[in-house]
Amino acid sequence: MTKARQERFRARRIKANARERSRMHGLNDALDNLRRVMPCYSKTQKLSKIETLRLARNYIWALSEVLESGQSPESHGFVEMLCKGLSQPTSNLVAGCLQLGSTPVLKLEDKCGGPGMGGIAGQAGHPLSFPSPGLPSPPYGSLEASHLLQMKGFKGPTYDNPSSNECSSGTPPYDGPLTPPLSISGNFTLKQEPSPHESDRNFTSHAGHHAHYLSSHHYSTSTTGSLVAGPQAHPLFQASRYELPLDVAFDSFTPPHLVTSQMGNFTSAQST
DNA sequence: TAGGCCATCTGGTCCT
DNA sequence: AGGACCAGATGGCCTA
Repeated sequence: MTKARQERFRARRIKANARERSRMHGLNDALDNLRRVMPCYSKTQKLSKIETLRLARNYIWALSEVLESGQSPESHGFVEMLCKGLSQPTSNLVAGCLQLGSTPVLKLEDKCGGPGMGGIAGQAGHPLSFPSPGLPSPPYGSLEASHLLQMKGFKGPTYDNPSSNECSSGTPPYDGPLTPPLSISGNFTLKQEPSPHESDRNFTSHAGHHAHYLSSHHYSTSTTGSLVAGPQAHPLFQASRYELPLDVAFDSFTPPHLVTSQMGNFTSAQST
């Protein structure tokens, strides 16, 4: 290999590395956006990637159950679905968040870890909390009121999910319904504003970069079009249309939540 | 100190 | 040829 060829190869490798970094940043940005719409988003306690994906899966599953079977989002079945397969710290986070702003009506049985494992029911006065001496004290995070509390008016029959008898601390094979009944196709544009601290992207090896990660990225969105229920959508969503607000600041972004006054009649609600 | 999590680099593969 | 995607390797940071 001649020296010139070596240099070409090196230059190509450097370019490829830069592209790969950029690609991973995009992936991480998408994960951050996902974190923000999770029911326990916290700037101080960031969910790991794997836990974010697990919680997202559970969240979709739980919400689909709310729509399908009328399960109350305040029921313990809902919380159990949310924490299924999550680690104990993440389960604590979810439980702590759900506790905020809502009447502690839940009396969970010891399904997501019993005494000694951080069971929900184990902590007096905190029906949703997992006692865990190893965890930092609350507040674990904040529950965006729009995430779940919008559904407070929707009281379906209490639902006991027969398949949610466990909430293991490991990574069990997922045996719940995998596909939520909702399929929405949309037309969006997302604009990412360059951070004034763009150099913060190079936070590798910077102590505490996790804490600065979210605050150093600023987003804004401009949405066009509307959400339209796709052909594979749940029957309840067929022929539904959700108009999206324009220029929603991503820092205060919450998804267009579906609010129901009665089954089959959905409108969108945007909260900031 | 071990383990978890992460960002980055790297080479391989596939596609245009 | 070059870009996108992927997975393995590596090293840093943090926490129990």
